[in-house]
Amino acid sequence: MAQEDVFKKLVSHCKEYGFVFPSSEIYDGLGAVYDYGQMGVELKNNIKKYWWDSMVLLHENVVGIDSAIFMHPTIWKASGHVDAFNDPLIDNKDSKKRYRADVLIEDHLAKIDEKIDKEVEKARKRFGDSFDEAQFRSTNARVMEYQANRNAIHERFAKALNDSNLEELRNIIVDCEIVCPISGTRNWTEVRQFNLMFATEMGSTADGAMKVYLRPETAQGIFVNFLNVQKTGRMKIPFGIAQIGKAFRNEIVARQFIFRMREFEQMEMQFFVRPGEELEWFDKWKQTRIKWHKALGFGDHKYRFHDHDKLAHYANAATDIEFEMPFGFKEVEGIHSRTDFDLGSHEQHSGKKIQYFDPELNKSYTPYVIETSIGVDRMFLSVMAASYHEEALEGGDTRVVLNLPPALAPVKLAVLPLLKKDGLPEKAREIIDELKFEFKCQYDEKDSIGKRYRRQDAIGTPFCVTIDHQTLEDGQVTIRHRDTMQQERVAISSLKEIISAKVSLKELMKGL
RNA sequence: GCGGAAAUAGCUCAGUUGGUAGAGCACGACCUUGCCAAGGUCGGGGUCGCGGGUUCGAGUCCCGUUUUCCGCUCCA
Repeated sequence: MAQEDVFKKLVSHCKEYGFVFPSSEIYDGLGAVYDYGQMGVELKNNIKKYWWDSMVLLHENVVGIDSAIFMHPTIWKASGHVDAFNDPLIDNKDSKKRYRADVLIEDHLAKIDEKIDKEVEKARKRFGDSFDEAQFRSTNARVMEYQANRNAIHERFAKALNDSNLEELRNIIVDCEIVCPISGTRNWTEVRQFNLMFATEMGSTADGAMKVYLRPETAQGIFVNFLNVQKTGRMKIPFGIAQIGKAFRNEIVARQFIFRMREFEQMEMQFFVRPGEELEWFDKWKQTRIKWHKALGFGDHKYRFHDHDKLAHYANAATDIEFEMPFGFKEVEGIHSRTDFDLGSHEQHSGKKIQYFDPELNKSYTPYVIETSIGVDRMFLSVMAASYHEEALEGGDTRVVLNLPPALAPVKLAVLPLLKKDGLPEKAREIIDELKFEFKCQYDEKDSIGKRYRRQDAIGTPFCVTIDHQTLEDGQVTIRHRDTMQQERVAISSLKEIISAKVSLKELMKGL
């Protein structure tokens, strides 16, 4: 089956069995927003718990917080989002391609630099060892003309960016005769600003209102609480702060189901270390995180690292953990060495000293940060994609089964009376009443037993037990395993132990 | 945001040159049923994505719009 078909089926399956619904569906939906259904929320909560416990339970130097979605607007200035998330975009009307206006101009400047370098190289060959590059650059007529031109453009460009003057950006593109690399024409639209942050107003009266943003990432909530947590928790470097929460980005194009949504959830852990030790910790967390993914048992070949060549403004090392989705390897988690950019920038913008006194070194410094940041929704999608199977059975039948890691399965146990009479339903209820404090259980008496098994397979329930007449006599039930479809006869009194052993998070985490 | 395609019951779809909206599965009730999806009977459910227009009459033709999919574009 083609990969796209698998993806389509997965999306249908998510809707049909109550994992993910399009938002506001009865009003025709809302673009790139989705709701999690009765099964989806359980799976998602289990994923979050797996992450949270691996961070906060397994590491005594990692603690959690839950910061507000609204934050002081200056935070986004300090983080660089106000600048970086406001891309000026321009379209070429002939090729229908869209470009970042500032990137077009930067490329043009780079081309001028290349021309100058060429002239310099030519001269270097001509003059040999006696060549004085600095002198050549300041005297050669052609080079000087290029350089003057470049400086003029650069000055206009810097000013236009600083003033957010979109018209001037377009003028520069026109004046420099920049052409579209595809169509080769200069038929440009206006430059338009796309703000990727959602804004709203805080304060109920219009004139007293302050413009605030819905956070585009959860990380800043950790940075601005660095001192609070470090001091009240008496944390010693190295230590980490973990957080799970919603973030919002006004994506220009949001597609591919829950892979790229406008409202999404992140699980982030910022780990604070001594300057100079960050790359060591970066490697350590890379290994820790990939292990966490691989522990799910979907197969190691489905994961790979993708190191960034081009680093963001705050990073000195960055890698993605990519997962093989039905539409190719895609980023699920990012691990970044963010240096002291964030804490330093907040110190600067807030005017508060944000440093750590290291008793061993007997000095203060701004800690460096290693960030691990994972998209809950992407993780959810990867788990669904890896678990979804259409299995051919003996006899020509097929079954759709979600081979979810038992610890993540929304429902752990289905209790099924073989017949809905003779006291079998009552016995089933009795078992559920006993076990419902331990696991999410489901009762089903409708349709044939085979059909009920398939329904549980479709939502990934690892265990089904059936109650028959003999159960009433000997206190034993048939337990059926999802993956192998094998059945065995066990005592009701042993169910709790058998199932716990497989569905507890400890099973997943003990190798971490 | 651009180009192309699609939208009919919870799901998959049919619906003829325009003439009162259908099937299978699913769902509910009752019966039947001793372990891997298909038994019987009865029943509930759709103003055909939405808004206009043409027409005596529109699921069907035309225009607009929304959403989804595919490609482009963008992406910390």
